[in-house]
Amino acid sequence: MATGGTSSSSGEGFLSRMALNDNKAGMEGLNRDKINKIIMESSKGSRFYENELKKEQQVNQRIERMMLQKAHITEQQLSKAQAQVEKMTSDLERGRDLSRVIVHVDMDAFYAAVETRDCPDLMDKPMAVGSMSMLSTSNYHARKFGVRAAMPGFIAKKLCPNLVIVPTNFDKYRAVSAEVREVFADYDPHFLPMSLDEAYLDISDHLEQRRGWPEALRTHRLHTNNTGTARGIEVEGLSPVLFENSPSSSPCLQDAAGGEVEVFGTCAEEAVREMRFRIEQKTSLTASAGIAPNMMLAKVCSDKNKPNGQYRLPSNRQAVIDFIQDLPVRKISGIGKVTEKMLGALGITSCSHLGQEMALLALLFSETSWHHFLHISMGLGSTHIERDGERKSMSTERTFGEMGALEEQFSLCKELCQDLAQDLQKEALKGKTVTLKLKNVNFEVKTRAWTLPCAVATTEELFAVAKDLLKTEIDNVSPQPLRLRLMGVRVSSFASADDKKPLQKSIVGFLHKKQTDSTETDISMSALTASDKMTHEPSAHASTSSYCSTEPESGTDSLTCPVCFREVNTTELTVFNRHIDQCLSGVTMGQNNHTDTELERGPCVCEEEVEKEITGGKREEGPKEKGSKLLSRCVLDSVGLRLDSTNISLSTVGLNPVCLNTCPNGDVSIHRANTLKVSSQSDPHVRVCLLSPGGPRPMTTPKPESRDHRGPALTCPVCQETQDTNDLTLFNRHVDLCLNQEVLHELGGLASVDRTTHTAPPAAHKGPCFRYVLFTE
DNA sequence: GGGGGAAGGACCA
DNA sequence: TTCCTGGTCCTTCCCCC
Repeated sequence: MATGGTSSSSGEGFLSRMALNDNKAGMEGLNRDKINKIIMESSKGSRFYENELKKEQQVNQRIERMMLQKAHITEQQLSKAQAQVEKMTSDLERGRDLSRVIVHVDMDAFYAAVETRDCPDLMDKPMAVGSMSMLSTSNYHARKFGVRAAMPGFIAKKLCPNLVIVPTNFDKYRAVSAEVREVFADYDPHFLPMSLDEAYLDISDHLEQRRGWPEALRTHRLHTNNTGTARGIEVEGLSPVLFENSPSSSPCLQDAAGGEVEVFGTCAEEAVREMRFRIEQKTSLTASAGIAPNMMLAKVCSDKNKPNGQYRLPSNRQAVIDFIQDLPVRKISGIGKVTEKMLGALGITSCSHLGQEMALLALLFSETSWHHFLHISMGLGSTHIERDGERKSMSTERTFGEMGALEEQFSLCKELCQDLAQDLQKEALKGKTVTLKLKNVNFEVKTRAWTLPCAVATTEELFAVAKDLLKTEIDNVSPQPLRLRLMGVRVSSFASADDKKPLQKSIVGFLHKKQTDSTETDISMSALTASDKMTHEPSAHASTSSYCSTEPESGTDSLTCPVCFREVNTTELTVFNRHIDQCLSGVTMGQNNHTDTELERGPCVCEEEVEKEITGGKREEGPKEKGSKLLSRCVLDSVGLRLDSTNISLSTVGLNPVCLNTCPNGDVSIHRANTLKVSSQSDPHVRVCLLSPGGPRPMTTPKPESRDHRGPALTCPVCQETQDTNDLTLFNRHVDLCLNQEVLHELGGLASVDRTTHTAPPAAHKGPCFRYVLFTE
């Protein structure tokens, strides 16, 4: 442990953060120096070690900054902080609740115990569950050698050459855990499981009832094998861990049938002993428990007499204060190696020190942190066990050997999205934020997140975002390969099911001619994926490109141009985009009379002039980089919008954000209430085109002859009905109205207008309504 | 300049 | 040859008021 400042830096010859953590039952009195020497010798020089070294240095720098800050604290500041701490202390003291009886139950060496139960040969051997890469837990024999959970198997083997490593079998542990939970539920139906082997219970109500119970309800039959050890009713076999203070080892009585029975009392200790007895009878596994007035203390107490023991902290203030006094801070749940080291640098190792230095801590740590420390120093913790706390995120990740091939990376990314989509489906969840987690071969972890305007859940939706994030990371290190050892996908910002629905159809959704059900507002990711596929067609990475185009849109052999509304006989994006480029240039310049031959030639010659007109000759450069690439060039319709790096403020031009389509490929989103965020995850050259402004700047009316090749009648892409006009201005107003109706409909049916009758500008249509299309070059 | 949201990262169990 | 997952908190950046 650090004795102050950076004294524990690498100069000592080993990393303190890599040293054995013997803060675990069964690991007292070990030869730490010898064990640490073996750990360091096994680790030194590895990439993992180098990364740990880096992290250690970062923590040391934090400590240095903290000590510097401490040196500048004045007496005046300290006394002010002291007054604040005292006031808060007295407030907290007034609210101290000692009325609840909280129990923390922890199964002893759970996975190892299950494996030993099912294979009694392991009983007397040092064993651990996991692999040569990583161990999940170890039995008490192995702990004597310094072998513990979260230690790589190959290092454990060096500490204990006779160690038996058993692979994990989570299905089995889940089944046993379910049996244990059945017992928990009898004492607190609202118990809070923390993991497969750990739970908090509030047994206050149970104790209330229990007081009136007849002895028969507190009597349980004891099943023993021929060794006299407690044996499970459902499970045949030996108890894997034999301890003298087993809950079943107290004197037994005989029932009428001659079987041994045990009668338990009515107090909290007896109820918990009964619970542990029943768990052992049912599973042949032992549990330890802590009984205290709150969760924080119960957790500490459950560790007190581990394994197969229990400890009760009386529910009175003095007992709590006495208990806390000499307790090392590291014993508190929530204080890990970094916090321990930081507090150690300030000379704080026990909870009583914590209380003494609260004023200093209030000045050096964040409010949340010092409030937490104050609670600990007073022995306060949560007295309410909230079981149904809302889940905030869901993720899946995988570690593997070095992976550098793009194809493999995208394939794995999709697999992860599939797994996650399945998990999301099980809990009927949808989230707006998709996060990609990457760990490279040097153990550096990066997360890249993207928040969408609507919640997503399917494989395609997740992959559409995740693969863009991945591609950005690949591009960032290009031409070097991205050498990964872990990839994960997470979804957060969960929303109600309604959020899944987008505000409005994406214009891309209208591109494909006569898709199955045109009445469904199914923009979001189906459109997104389609667009995404298209925009990535000319990818720099052949493998990416081929991967992304493996799912062609079924039954589509032509696309409808959103500008001239003609069918373009191609599904090739480059050709189709070129066509739209031409159309847009034509519309903006007030002409739309290009020929098909021109369409084949590439970007319109007028493009640069248009750009100059709009941007005043200035090219937008991407000045900053934070998770996404910025636009190096943007062409906007000259309706008064100005590109402000990545954000277009809508309020400044009087736009109504709900009238905007969400971005077809995730590059454009409604960033805030009135800001349109434009950022390219996939290509720095992005063109934003705002079509059909129905507001202050009327769209240039095309010359009559230019309408000819749109045909005599126009079909609305929203309501799919043919309009009795070929006047583009009128037609656009109709479409605008339809889009608005779609929005209103999505917002809760605030208005109902017969779509077919409104070809004239509606009176209720206040302010402009824009649609946009976004294409990458 | 402060409030607040987004994103990234550290930390913890 | 050093896990997996889910959560909280902190910091930084940036927009908006």
